Amino acid sequence: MAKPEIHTMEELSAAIGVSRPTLSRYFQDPTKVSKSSVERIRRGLEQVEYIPNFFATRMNRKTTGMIGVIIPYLNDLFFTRLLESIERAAMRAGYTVITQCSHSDPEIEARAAETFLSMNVDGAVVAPLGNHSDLNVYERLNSRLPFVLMDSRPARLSGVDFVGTDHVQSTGLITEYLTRVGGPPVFLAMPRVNFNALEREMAYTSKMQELGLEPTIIGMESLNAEGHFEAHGLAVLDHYFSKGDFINASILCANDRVAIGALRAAAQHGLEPGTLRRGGLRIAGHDDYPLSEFMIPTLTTVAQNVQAIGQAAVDRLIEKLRVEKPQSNQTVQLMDGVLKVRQSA
Amino acid sequence: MAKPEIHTMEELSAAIGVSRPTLSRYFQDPTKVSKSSVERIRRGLEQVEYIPNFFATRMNRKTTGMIGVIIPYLNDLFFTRLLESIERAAMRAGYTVITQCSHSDPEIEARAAETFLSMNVDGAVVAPLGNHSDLNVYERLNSRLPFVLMDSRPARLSGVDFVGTDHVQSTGLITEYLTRVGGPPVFLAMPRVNFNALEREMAYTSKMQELGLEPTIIGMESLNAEGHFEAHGLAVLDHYFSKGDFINASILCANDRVAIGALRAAAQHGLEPGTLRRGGLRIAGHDDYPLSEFMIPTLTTVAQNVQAIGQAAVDRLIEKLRVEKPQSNQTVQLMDGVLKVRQSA
DNA sequence: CCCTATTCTTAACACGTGTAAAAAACGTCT
DNA sequence: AGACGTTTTTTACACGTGTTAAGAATAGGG
Repeated sequence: MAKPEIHTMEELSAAIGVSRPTLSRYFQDPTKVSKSSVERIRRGLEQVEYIPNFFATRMNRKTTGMIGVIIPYLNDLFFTRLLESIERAAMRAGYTVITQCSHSDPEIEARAAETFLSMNVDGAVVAPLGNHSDLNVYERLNSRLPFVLMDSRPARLSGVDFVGTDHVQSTGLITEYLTRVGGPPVFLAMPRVNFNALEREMAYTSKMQELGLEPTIIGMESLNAEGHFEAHGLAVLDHYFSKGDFINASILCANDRVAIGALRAAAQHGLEPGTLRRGGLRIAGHDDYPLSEFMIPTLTTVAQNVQAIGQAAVDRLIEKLRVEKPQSNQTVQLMDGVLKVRQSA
Repeated sequence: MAKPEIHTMEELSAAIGVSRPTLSRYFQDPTKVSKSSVERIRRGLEQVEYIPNFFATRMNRKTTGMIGVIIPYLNDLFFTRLLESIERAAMRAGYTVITQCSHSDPEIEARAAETFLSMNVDGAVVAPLGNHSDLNVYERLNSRLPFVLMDSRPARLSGVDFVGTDHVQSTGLITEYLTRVGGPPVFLAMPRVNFNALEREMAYTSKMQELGLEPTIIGMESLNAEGHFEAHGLAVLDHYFSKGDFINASILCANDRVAIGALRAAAQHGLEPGTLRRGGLRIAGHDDYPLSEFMIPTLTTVAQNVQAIGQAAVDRLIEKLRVEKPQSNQTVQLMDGVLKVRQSA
C-alpha cells in the first residue's frame, strides 16, 4: 500500500534503471520505446507512486492537447447536452477539454478567454453569451487560435467559423406546421439572452409573411435577462390568459423552457392545450428539451441536433488544428431542425 | 490594434524597463511593488500584448490556486446547480475551478482524479458516481490532498469529509407529511446510480416503521443505470397503473426526475394526482428540481439546500487548505431538507 | 547634505519535463 | 568475428516563471 512516492522523472529514472529521456518518450508514446524497456518501465511503475507533472509536460510541447470550451450558463439542459457531446467528441479525438462557464457575465467570459490563451490551449469552442458579450473577445481568440463559435452567432461578427442550427429552417418548419394543422401561431419571445432569440423571431416573422399572414409577437415586455425562461413564459401568458387573450391561439414559444412555463400558465387557467380539439389552444416550443416528452401534455417542438452540432464543432476545430497557417476561408455549418409532433400542438 | 506580441517576462522587462523579478511580483500581487513601478508597468502593459504563461507560473508555486471538482454527469440540473454554487463560492475565495465530468464512468472518474493530482490542484471536491466508483480513488485523493466529498456518501468509506443532505431528515419529513395528510406512501425507487438512492430507501423504510406502517418499495425491477430517471418513473408506473395498481396511492418518488415521469404516467392513464380529493392518487418527489414548480400539477417535494451544500464544501476545503498538516478529524455536515408543499400531494 | 529604510536591479539557481546530438550498447546478419 | 541498424544512455540545453541573495538606487528624514 505504502508505495514510495516519487516526484520527478529523474528519481524515477534512478529507481528503475531507465534513462530519463527514455521515460519521457515512454509517457508520451510507449510505442516509441522498445518492448523490453516498456516491460521494465511498466514493472517499475507498479512498485512506486509516480505521476508526471502536468504543467511541466505541457510547457515545452508545441501542442498541449487541450481545447477550451465556454458555455454561457450551466442551469440549462440544452447547454449541458451540447457540452457533453463536445466532451465526448474531444475525448474520442484524444483531446482534454477545459470547460469554463461564463455565468451570464461578459467579464467572466473575457477572463475565461484569457485563461485559455494563457494555457496555450490548442483551440477553443465558444457558445456566446449574447448582446452583452464583448465581440473583441471572440475576435481576439479567433486571431490567435483555431476557434469555432457554436449555437448562437453574433450578427456583426465576420470571418469566424460557426456551427449551429438553421433557425430559418427550424422555426419556419414549425411555424408552417402550426399554420397548416391549426391556426397561424403567435410568437412568444424569449429574453434576448443570445442571438438566437432574435434569429427565431425574425425567422418566424418572415415565414408568416411568406405565408401571407400577419406576424404577432408577444412577451417582449417582461424580458428579465436572468435566464428564468419558464417563469417568463408563465408570467407573460398568465397575464394574457387573465384578460382572456390568446386562449384559443396557437402559441409558438421561442424555446421549450418558455413553453414549459406556457403550459403551466394554461393549466392555471384551466386550459388544455392540444391538437385534439381543432381551434383550441395549442402550445409549441423549440429545441426538444429533454423533459419535453414528459410534459403534460407532451410538448410539440423542433429538435436541434445537439449531437451533430457538438461533433461538427470539434471536427472543424481539429481540422483547423492540423493545418499550420490556416488560410481558413470561413466555414458556417447549419444543421436542420426536426419536427417532433406531440400532444400540445 | 496591432500591439506587438510579447511572449516572455524577459521581453516585457526589456520593453518597459522594469526588472523581471519585479514584474513577477507585480503579477502575483501588485501591492508588493511600489506605486511608481505599478504605474509604470500598467502603462507599459497597455502598449503591448502580453499574457503570463499559465503553466510556467503554476509550476513553481507551492500553491496553484486551483481546486478540482468532479461531478458524475451533466444532464441533471441538480448537479449543475451544485456545480454553479461551488464555482461561485470558489470564485469569491479567489480560486480557479477545474471541472471534470465522469459521465457515469468510473474509469473517467479515476482519470480525472489523476489529472488533478498531476496538476497539483490545491484541493478537490467530488460528487461520487455510486456503487461503480472505485473507492480507492477517493482514498487516494483524500490521502494526498485536502478533499471533500459531497452529495452522496459511500457507506464503507471512512475518514473522509462530507457535505450533503440529511436524507433521514428530508425523506422522513416528506414521508411523515404524506402519511399525515393522506395515506401512507409507497416508495418508488430510483436506479442505484449513487448512494443516496439507497439512503433514501432506508430512510423511508425506517420512518414508516417508526410510524408503525408497512413500507412498500416499488420500481426495483427496471433499474437502468443510464440515469434516465424520468423514463424509469414513467415505465414503472405505467406498468402498475395498467393493472389498476396504486391508482389511489400516495407515491413518494426517490427524486423529482422520477416523479416527473410518474406524473406523466398518471396523465397517460387519465389520473389526476393531487391533494384536493382526499384518498386519491398523490405523487411527491425529492430535491426540488428547478422545473418542479412548473409541472402539472406542481410537484410537492423536499428541497435540498444546494446553495448551502456547495458553499459548505468549498468552505471546508479552504479550511483544510490553510492548515499545514491537517490533523483533520473528519467533518460531516448534513443539511436539512425543506418541505415544499405544492399541488401534487 | 548625509544617513537610513525601502525598493529595485542584477545575477543566479530552481522547478520538472521536452528535445536534440553524440556516444555507447545491443541485436542481427553475413 | 566483423559490420550494420536499432535502441538506449549520456550530456546538454531549452521552456517561462518563481525565488533568493547580494548590491545599487531611491526616497524620506534630519
